[in-house]
Parts: sequence; C-alpha cells; structure tokens
Amino acid sequence: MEYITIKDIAKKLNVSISTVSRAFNDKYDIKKETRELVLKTANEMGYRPNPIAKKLIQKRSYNIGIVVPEFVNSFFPEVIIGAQEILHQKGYQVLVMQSNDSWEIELKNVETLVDNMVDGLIVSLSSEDHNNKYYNSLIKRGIPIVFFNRVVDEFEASKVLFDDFKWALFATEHLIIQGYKNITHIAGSKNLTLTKNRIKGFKAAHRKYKQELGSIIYAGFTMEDGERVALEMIEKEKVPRAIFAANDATAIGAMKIFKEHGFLIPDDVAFVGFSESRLAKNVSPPISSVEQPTYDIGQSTAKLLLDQIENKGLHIPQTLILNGRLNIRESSINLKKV
Amino acid sequence: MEYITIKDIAKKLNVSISTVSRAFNDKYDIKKETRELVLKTANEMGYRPNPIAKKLIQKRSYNIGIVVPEFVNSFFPEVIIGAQEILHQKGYQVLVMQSNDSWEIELKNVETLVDNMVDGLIVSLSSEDHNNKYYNSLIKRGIPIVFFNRVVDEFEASKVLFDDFKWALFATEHLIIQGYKNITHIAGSKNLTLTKNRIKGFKAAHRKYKQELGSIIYAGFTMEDGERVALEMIEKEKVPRAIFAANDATAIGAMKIFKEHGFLIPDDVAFVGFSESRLAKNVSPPISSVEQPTYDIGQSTAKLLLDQIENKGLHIPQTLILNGRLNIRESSINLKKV
DNA sequence: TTGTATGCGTTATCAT
DNA sequence: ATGATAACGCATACAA
Repeated sequence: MEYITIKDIAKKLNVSISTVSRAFNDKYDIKKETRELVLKTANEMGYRPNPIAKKLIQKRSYNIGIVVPEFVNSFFPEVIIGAQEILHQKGYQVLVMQSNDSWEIELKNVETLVDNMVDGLIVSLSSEDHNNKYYNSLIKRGIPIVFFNRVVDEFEASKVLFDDFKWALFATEHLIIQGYKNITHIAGSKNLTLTKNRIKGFKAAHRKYKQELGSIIYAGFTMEDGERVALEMIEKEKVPRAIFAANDATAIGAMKIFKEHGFLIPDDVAFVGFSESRLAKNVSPPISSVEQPTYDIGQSTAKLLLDQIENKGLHIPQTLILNGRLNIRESSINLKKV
Repeated sequence: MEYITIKDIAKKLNVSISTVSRAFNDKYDIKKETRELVLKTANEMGYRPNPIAKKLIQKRSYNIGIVVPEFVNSFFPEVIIGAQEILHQKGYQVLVMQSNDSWEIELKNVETLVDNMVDGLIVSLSSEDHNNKYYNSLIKRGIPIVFFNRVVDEFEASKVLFDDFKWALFATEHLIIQGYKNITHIAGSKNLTLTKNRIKGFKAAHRKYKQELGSIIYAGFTMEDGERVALEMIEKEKVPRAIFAANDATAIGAMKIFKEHGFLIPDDVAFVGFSESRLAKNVSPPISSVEQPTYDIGQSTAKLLLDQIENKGLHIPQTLILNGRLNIRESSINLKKV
C-alpha cells in the first residue's frame, strides 16, 4: 500500500510542502490560484490526507469513542444511533466498542480509544466494581467524557440518566393498584446504581401503600437469567402473584417458563418489565414495560460531550435526568379485580 | 493532556531513546538488566506507548474495523461478537461503525477506518448501488477485507455467506407442504444479492411443486415495513393464505397488523420468517424462522481476515457458505390439513 | 550491547 | 505569499 503524500504533490507542482499543507488548511496566507491548483492536482492524484500524522501533531482526531456493555438488546444500539446523529452533524466519526459486560475488555476498549486520541468518550459501564480510579484519572487528565445509563455517582463528569427510582416506583405502584399482593422484583446486576435505584423504588412503592415487601432476586439482564429465576421459583414453590423485572428480556424469559409450566399470565402471575424492548408489544401476552427515551439519551449525551469538547476549561459537569413512561399492557392488568 | 514518552524515560535513566524503544520491542540486542530496568521505570512513570506514532511508522494498528448497515436487529451484533472473540484472542481490537443503511455514511466509515490504518476490514454492505468501484480499488490497494451477509458477487475478496437460495426454497417448500396455496413473499431491499437469492428460492419451490407463483412485494427489513405491507394487503383485499417474509421483524410487523384486524395466525394467514431473531420464539404465535449461524458467521469472517492479514501475498479469496436450519413453529403449521 | 541519526506525514514556526 | 525546517513519538539502519 503506497500512500500519496503532500510531498508528492509538492514535487509535482514544484512548490514546497508547506504551500500544499496550507492549501488544505484554509488559511488566508496563500494565493487563491495556487490553492485551487493544489487542490485540483491533489484530487487528480488521489491524495488522501493522513489522519494519523495529523493526530500525532494535533493530538485530536475528530473521532468520538462510544463504549457499551453489550448491543444485543436494542437499548444501546438505539442510544448510539441517537448520539451518532448529533455527532455526524458536527463532523465527528463515531467508533463503537462493546465490552461483553466484562470490565477487562471495557478497560482495553477505553484505552484503545484514548490512545487513538479520540476527542471524547461516551461510556456506559460494564460494572462498577473496578472502574472508579481509572475513570477518575481519565477525568483528571482532562479527557472529555460523558457517562450514561450505567454510572458511578462519584464521577465528576456529565451524566445522562434515567430516573430509575421513580419509574420503578411507578411500575410497582401499578402492580399494587391492580390489587396484587406478594410482588417479587427480579433485579439486575447487583453492583449497578440503576439496580439499586430500581430496588429503592420497588421498596418505596410498598411503603407508600403499606404493603408487605415481597422478595428481591438478583438475576442479570438476559432472557436466560429470567428463565433460570422462574424455574427456581417453581421448583421451590415460591411463585409470586406478580413480578416486576429489571428488564424486558428477563421478564419474557421468566414468562416463557411460567407459561410452559401451565401458569396463566396475568391470571396466575402478572408481569411488568423495563426498557420497552421491541419484544414488549409482540410477546404473548403483550408485556407492560417502562419505556426509556433511548434516542434522546443518545442525543443528550452527544450534546453534553460536544459542549465539553468545545468549551474545555469552562465546562461544568451536569447530570441530566430524562423522563420515561409506563406502557401498560395485558401482562399486568388484573381483570378479576373488584 | 501531557503524555509521557520514551524520551522522558531515556532522560531519567540516562540512556538513549533507542535503548528504551528496544526494551519494549523484545529484540535481542539489549541486556536483560537494562531491559528490565527500563520496563520497570516506564511502568512507574505511567508510560503508555503512543499507538499513533507507532502506526505512522509501522503502518499497522492491530485494529480491525467492522462496518455494518445497522445493529438494532440482533443479527449483526451477534456476528460482531463472534468475530470479536477470535480477534481478541489474537490481540486485535475491534472498532465497529454502523451506516444506518446509508451508502454515504458507509463510505465515510470505511474511509475513516482505512485512514486510521486498521489492519483489516469486515464489511456488510448497506446497499449495492454505488459501492463497486470503491471497494474494488480498496481490494486492489491490498487492504485485507472480508465481506459477509450482504455482498456483491464481483468482488475479488473473501466472503462469508448464507445459502439464501436454499433456505428460502426450504422455507417456501415447508409452506407448500403444509398445504397452503397463494403464498406471498415479502422481500427485503431490492438491490441486495440476498434478496435476489431468496426470491429465486421462493420461485424454485413453486416450480418444484408445480404450484402457481404468488406475489412478491419489496418491503425492507423493519417491523414498520411489515406493518405497512400488511395494511396494504388488507386494504386492497389481497390477503394471501401464507407469507414468507425476508425477516422476522417484517413478519412480526405484518402479523401484528393481521391480528389487529381479526385474522387468525396461522388459520387465516400463515407465516415463516427469516434470521431467527430473539423475537421468533416469543411472539404469539411463535413464528417459524430460518436460523442463520450468526456466531459462526462472525468467527469465520474473522478467521478468513486473519489468514489474509498474516499471509498477505499468498492468500486466495474464498467464499464460505454456511448452513442454517428451519425452526418450525406454530405460525406456519396447518392443523386443518387433510 | 548501546548510541546516533533518519524518517513516517503532517502542522507550525520561523524566515524570506 | 511562499519556503525551509523543526517538531509530534516512535522504530530502525548504521555506527561505535
């Protein structure tokens, strides 16, 4: 692979490389004609500026790195698309890396991105076990970074969040109002703030209605996690009247197992999920779910990052909390209610 | 952001930068002790080699770029995860870019990746309208590249494919054997080879059973596309007895509309989808679907790419055609069949 | 075994 | 308005 460089163009036109360079960088200290001539012949020669060299000297890339724990569920892809839209408008390219929910890979991903001098980072954590010192050092080094969805409170960086407490409360409240007692919460990964907040909301709803608190089971975010938990409930004969799940995927997995074992939804076990995946509307019965504004989350994250990049010193970290809504469907409606 | 360089280490240890450089590059022309000393102090100083500078001089990055048209459906994410697994093992980092099914963005993505000197590319095309000359020039320049899923026949590059013809034939055959006449094919984007091949398979099945060919409707790959097409069918009173859809998403979208209009699945309209999305098992009724080996596709693609990178001159482009299977579920089973 | 010097492709700082 | 030259951080051919 041979690359054409400004040197080649300079040679061909009998000018200096600085003249060629100037032609590309829109400075005014160059004659219009020479500029156009350079641009024209560069184009003819198939010249492409080498961003690597540019990065080396300028220490910036017009690339933005996005790191997410996974992208099999539609939540993260939708966020990414939202962010991408804003960033493309401003001339940034978006590089995506996924960590498979592994902190080790996440670290490598972020380091790769930073080493490659992305102008900024958008990150959703794989877990909150080991990250703190590392991310704090990144922030201290002045690397623009915005966290979303899965965050750690202490980070002095901008964050885009969803009000997990509030919406977990609403979701649980909905189940309580439907008349269900004995509600179980299938929670996500133990070490995430969002998991803690959803649990808090779950508890708060019970307090509000002076209802006895049901059990809380830590599972994860996959369909298989839901299936596993449901099987355990059936085996231990501890099947609750209603389930508030951390996730549509876990809800659907659990629901599937219950159906296979002859339970009726919602007549025997009612369900509310979280995240409004594309599955929610289409499973049987359609499942109630808390809808997060994925696209907005992406856009807001990108905007905060751009602000931080463009106003380096002046930027003050902000935390944005976006609103959602509860889509109520068949899986949670109590028809036998008096 | 101040970076620590080999210069700093050299100064601190009173050695030359080449000694420091050598310490990191595992050549034998350095004394063990100095090497260890350098490594140790480098570590203490928090030194991180600058991959940008390395790329500039070595013209390689140990990065692999993956470009896909979208990643909202689970097909592409699963492929990416498969590829990533192989590539990580060999020390490569994976950069993902998505084109939103736009050729313009796809081009920018690939250029960004190439300009950043990825060692190789894995690409699934957004469409086949404009790409040909560009990709051919890339291939001619010797940039390792493997295409999968959505390809153009003429490219002289390795490809990992699914036998769309065969499996479209099987899927259609299944519907015919169930006794359905008047089968419609909801096809994907018109200009894709996979669309053409699935149509061919659809037709071939009809020929094989000497059954009159039903209609073929070009739609797309989203749930909304399916909904739109179904609505049209109902409005024009041209509802077929069975539908073979290009995609689970379109199938599910269409199915939803039919159900809303009082049609029974499969009693009034039967369905077979494609791609075995995570939805297939969980919608109501569960939908029959052609399952593609997503994970394998990713792994095979990565392996072909690595072979190409490691045996530059010697590599011969190959086309791998992977096998799938038809998961038969309630949506297509004809109970009234004699 | 180590140091010196050159170059990768650019931009930036001087001159001219 | 243009040219010469020094960086950017690293690897490497050559010299010592």
